[in-house]
Amino acid sequence: MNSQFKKGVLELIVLMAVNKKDMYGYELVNEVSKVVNVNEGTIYPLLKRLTNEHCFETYLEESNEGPPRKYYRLTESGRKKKKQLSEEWKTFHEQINAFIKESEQNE
Amino acid sequence: MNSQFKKGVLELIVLMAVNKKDMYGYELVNEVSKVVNVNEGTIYPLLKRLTNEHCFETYLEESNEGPPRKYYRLTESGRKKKKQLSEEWKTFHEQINAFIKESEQNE
DNA sequence: ATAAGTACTTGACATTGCAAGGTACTGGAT
DNA sequence: ATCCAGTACCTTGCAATGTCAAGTACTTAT
Repeated sequence: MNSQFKKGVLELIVLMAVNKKDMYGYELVNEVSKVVNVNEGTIYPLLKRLTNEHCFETYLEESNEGPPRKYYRLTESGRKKKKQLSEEWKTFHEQINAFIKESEQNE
Repeated sequence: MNSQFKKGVLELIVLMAVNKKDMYGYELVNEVSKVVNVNEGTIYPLLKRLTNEHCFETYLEESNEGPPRKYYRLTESGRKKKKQLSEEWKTFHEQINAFIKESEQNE
């Protein structure tokens, strides 16, 4: 899969996933991987960045299957960002598709 | 506009544009900018890269409005790349949209 | 004890878009 | 004649962000 497509979209995917319910990093890696293949080295820095931008609040919870889990919860600011990105994505992908369709007509 | 969305897609857009008809760099900047805002510093290196990958052949033609234009023509290899990228984009954006749709259900 | 699964973190690296600058040709305004 | 705007090309340095690889540490089963 073209790894470049992911850039920028991953942020939206992660915001969307945490919007459904609070999640911890490792869980997100698995959840997001169902859609686009990612690894930890991508997700953890992304979570850190979004937390610094106040899109997430975090809290720890013990686990009986390993070390404690750091959960991420969407803030109001995060919800705004999610909405904004989601709209940007919508217009973006529609424009791309229109261009592709147009280009494919003469084939 | 989120510049990260562009990553990887620009390559497809450019291949699509040249597929319609042979084009020169400056023309491509204007053509592609109708869809996603780009500037020369993005397009020229991209054209060079794709030419090195044998996706394009080039030829010069004089212009009476300025310096000679370097035209890009899609090769067989370029057509393959275009097709491949186009299919990747299709499955990619459909997966993303499905994920977004699913995430938006509980709102 | 050892290994495997869970969970988080970080540093070096590659890709790729952008801003800014440089070269050079043409035609019209000063 | 000179200058500027538009056309056309190219390159350098930078910023953003994904990947790979390694490291830490806890839990459970062998």
